[in-house]
Amino acid sequence: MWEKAGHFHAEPDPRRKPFVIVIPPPNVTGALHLGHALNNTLQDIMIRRKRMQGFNACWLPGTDHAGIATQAVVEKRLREEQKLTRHEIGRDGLVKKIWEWKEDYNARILNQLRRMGCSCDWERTRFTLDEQCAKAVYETFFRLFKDGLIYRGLRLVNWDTQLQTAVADDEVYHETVKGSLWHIRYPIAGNNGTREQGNKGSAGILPADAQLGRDYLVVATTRPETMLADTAVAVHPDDERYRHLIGGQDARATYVVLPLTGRTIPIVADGLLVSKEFGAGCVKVTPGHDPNDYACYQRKLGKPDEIEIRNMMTPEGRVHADNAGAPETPGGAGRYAGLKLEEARKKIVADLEAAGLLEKVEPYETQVGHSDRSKAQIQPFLSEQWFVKMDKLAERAMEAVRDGRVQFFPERYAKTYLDWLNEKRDWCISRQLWWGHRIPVWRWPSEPGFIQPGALAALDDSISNGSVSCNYQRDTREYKALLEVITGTSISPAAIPGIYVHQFCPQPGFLKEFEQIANGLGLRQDPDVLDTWFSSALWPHSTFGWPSDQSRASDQSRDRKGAVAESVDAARRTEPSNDPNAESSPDRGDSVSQQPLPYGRGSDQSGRVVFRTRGTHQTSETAPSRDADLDYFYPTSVLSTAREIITLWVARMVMTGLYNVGRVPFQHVYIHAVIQDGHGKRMSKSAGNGVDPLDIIDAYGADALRITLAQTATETQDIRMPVKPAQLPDGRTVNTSELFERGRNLANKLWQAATGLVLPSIEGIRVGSAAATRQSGNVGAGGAATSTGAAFSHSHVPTFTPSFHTSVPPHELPLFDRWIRTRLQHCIDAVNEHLDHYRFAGAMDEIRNFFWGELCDWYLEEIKVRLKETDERGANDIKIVLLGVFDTCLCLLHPAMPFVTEEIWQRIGEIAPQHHEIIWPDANDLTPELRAVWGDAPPDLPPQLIVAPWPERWGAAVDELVDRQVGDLLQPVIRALRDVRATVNALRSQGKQSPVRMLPHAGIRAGGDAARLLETNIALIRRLGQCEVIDIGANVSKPPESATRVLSGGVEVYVPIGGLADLSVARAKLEKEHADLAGVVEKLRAKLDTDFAQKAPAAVVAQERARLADLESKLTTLEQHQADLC
RNA sequence: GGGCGGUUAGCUCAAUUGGCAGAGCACUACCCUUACAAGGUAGGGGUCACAGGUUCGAGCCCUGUACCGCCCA
Repeated sequence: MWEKAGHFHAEPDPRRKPFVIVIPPPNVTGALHLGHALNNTLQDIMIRRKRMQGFNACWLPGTDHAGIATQAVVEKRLREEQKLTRHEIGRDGLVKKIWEWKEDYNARILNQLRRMGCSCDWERTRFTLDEQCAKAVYETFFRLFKDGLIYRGLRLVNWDTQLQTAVADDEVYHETVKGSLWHIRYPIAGNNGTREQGNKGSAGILPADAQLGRDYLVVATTRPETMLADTAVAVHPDDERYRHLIGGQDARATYVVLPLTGRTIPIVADGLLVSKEFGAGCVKVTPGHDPNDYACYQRKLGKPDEIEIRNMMTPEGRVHADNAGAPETPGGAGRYAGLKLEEARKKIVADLEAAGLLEKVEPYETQVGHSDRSKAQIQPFLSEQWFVKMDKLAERAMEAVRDGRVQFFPERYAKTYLDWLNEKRDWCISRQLWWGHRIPVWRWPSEPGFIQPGALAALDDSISNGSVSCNYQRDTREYKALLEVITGTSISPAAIPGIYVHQFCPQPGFLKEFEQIANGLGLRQDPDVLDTWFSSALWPHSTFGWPSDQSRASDQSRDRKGAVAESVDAARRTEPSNDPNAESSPDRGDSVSQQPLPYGRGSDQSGRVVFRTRGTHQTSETAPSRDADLDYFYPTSVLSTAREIITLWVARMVMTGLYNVGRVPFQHVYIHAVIQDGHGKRMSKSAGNGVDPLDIIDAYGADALRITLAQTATETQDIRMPVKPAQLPDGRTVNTSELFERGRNLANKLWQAATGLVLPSIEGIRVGSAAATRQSGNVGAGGAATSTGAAFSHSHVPTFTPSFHTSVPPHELPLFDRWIRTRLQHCIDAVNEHLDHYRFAGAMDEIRNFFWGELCDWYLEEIKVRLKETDERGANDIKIVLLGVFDTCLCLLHPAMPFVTEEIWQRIGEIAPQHHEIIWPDANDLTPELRAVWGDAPPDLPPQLIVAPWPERWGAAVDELVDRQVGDLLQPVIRALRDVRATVNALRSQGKQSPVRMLPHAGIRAGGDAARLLETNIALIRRLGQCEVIDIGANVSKPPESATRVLSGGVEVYVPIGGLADLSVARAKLEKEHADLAGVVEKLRAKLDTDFAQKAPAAVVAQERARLADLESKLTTLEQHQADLC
């Protein structure tokens, strides 16, 4: 209904301010969980509120291809169902299968969002692999590449030997595994002079080894098989035991012989890697297979004690042939080659033991990394990866948060963001996968083949005109290391400068042509794909059309474009615009161009071709330039997400936004809490404690789901939600939580109040129409300037006054009408204050307390009788107030509970077509945003609540005196009577007596204004207090055998209960009250007796004194009553 | 190892600037009173994790301890 009316869709409209959110795209790996439901509920609350406030609200939905996660689930299914590996099915075949999976889950996810009521701009739905996003990815890659910010290098990565890909740190989970600690002896070989003769054994032992008393070092390891790739042994520089082995300033390092391989490796000092206290204080260094050792290797790069790096393992997780054991070692070459690591370990341990080199074995527990996707043990692996240089990008992104262009809510998360960016660790963007954007770089093959005539010239042309960017490997050190790893031999640095590798990266627009050229030259495209975060980093701008033709035209590379391209561009730019807003036409009325109307009715008539990509990746439509979209909707307003991806995603969006567009991607970042189960554990499907939002909708309804989640959204980091299985009406048993009953109860209460009481009560209501408003000149034509004082000059006008609707001005209305309107303004204020600061739970509490605790419990009760007893005009005034207040509640609740509120709103519309005006009695209170949409007065009835104006404080309705009269006097008196009756009935029930419905009689001692107020409202007090006869006055005396309640301000309530219940109850009650009160009074006296009276602010002291005086008089009265009863 | 958060009623959580510790659920009693039993009315329930400190005054600020959780290495 909402969507059909076009309220979800937004088009650029210069007259209105945009409010924009891009959805954090959920993975197409699986369906949405409760965390998604929370996040999307909060986003929808923001979007719906801003839409009602008159903003041009756009919430862009979409999904993420989630490279490794999705490929992993599809591969797993392939294995299980068809017993096929990805290599058997091939790259194209696998990608096709993943697309099928994506279509399925994409639809499922979008459907979930719809069922939750998310008011997304579905026409703009995006997928990170669709054409538009791909264009942005390749454009960004090209720019970074050209600017020298992308490079290829060797890096130790987390390697999943099953999926055969590098996985990100966050895709690794750690488990404690019981293993062993092997202590291995590495024979000392002597100093450098003996290096070449390592096999001479003890001949090289230095005299200093007498200090050790032995000719070997002992290293301890949990992974003995990695010793095959050891390139050093490290000790602590301050360790006296080994200082002599690492040499002084001029002495050269000593070496050890690496058992089983015969290689000699140096002993080096590293204070970071080695702890003097742990084990023997010696650590084997395997830079190619251990992150800490790799760090050691890097620290020593370029230093005199530089060490080697060797790759230990093949991609399949087997021992690399180069490390299989040196030929000169007994046992021979290839002894361990090709063995799986576990098998190699057994064999190596056995061999060491046989050689007498195994000192001891201890049981030991270690943390072992496992792949989140395949559950395989993670191996460190030395491989070539693509990186983005972070230093400058990170610096700019940090600046954006420091200077406030990007703000975090809650604030503390800015620290997470800044701390992480400050490390400026280069970003590894390559993944050895098939599902994703393939890296757009081509390289020469190792052995060049046939080259097509002319291809080389074409390549040169494209390079010189900027269509292709190229570079070569500059870092000879890295390249040397690479060659050494590949060839297994040592390479002289002198041999490097002559070698370089060209890498070619074409502009996205030139991709097709370049493939031709590349084929002609035998160039090979890099097989890897980009990290998913690379494309999601572009999400806020790629989804709004970046890069458009125009944004690229402004790039310097355009200078080289040919004449044809140039003229095409020019033609495109001067094309007559279809945008109706381009022409500024002051006459709204007769314009044929159909401007978008305030309620969005015209939004899809703007003549734009809608760029649809949902549901298919083979989009062949050509999109028109969407520059207008980017200009208008970017930067977006708020990003709402979970804290765990502040670093992975938020930081990267800021970096790429600044780099590509020059502006930050969003102004505010809201970080929501993580939902855990009742034990503080993360929810997950495999743990069986997950809750499916659709199940909650089935059990409690979408509104209940939403408002319950909103009510939990406080500023804490975690929300605990006790999970328990429950049976749905359809018989399924699913996980739910009792917390959702709270939301369901509220939805139910709202529905009952609306259909049972409010709707019947407002039958026959008469409301001044919008037309009357304009004609009257009070507000419409005259505008703000004339309406201020004139507003009250209408009370004699026979028809309803346009600006206030009731027959008398607000301050002349009956007590409870003024009271509920006053309370309402407090509520509106509080709700807006909370929502402006992203305190969703606080806002929901305020609405609930007002609606339930004040509107339902008091006002609705109060008007039940008054409505019947007043004359027609008075009754209509009540209806106006009632409907206005209730309407405002619907507005305030709508963002959180859209379905039930809209349904009720529609029903109200049938009874009172102009009802929406009632919540805007005074156009002076319109916000600038609403004024921009509405003009100076509400126009015709909005057909739907979703676009009704959002409530703001109406100052003229506030009456603080009435607030006190009701809150401090009427309500306490009624509560006192109810309390007595409840006490009496409790006692009668024990004595098997029937309950008393109405108290027969009560007296209220009060004087002056209080007495007058009570007297005026005596009927109400009798009805709500359930009491037949009430005497009020300063001289009312206490009847014998009375229950007594002493209120503030000297007011006392007496209820004779002699014939109703045992007096001892009244006595006990009094005693308890007296004891409590005496305690408080005592504390307060003591407090005022201390320095408090001198040092605390005067206002506070005065307040406390007044309180004490009141309590003391209460106490005296109570004591009197006690005496009376005895 | 570094950082962040939490510890308040049986449970889930609030408490604006330091100034009378609250809500929902659960519990107890009474009530199917003409919107609502998914409800109404009333009620019970707290050493604000612990130990110090600052202050006239601390759930809140400072220091330390314990436990729980998360993030990053």
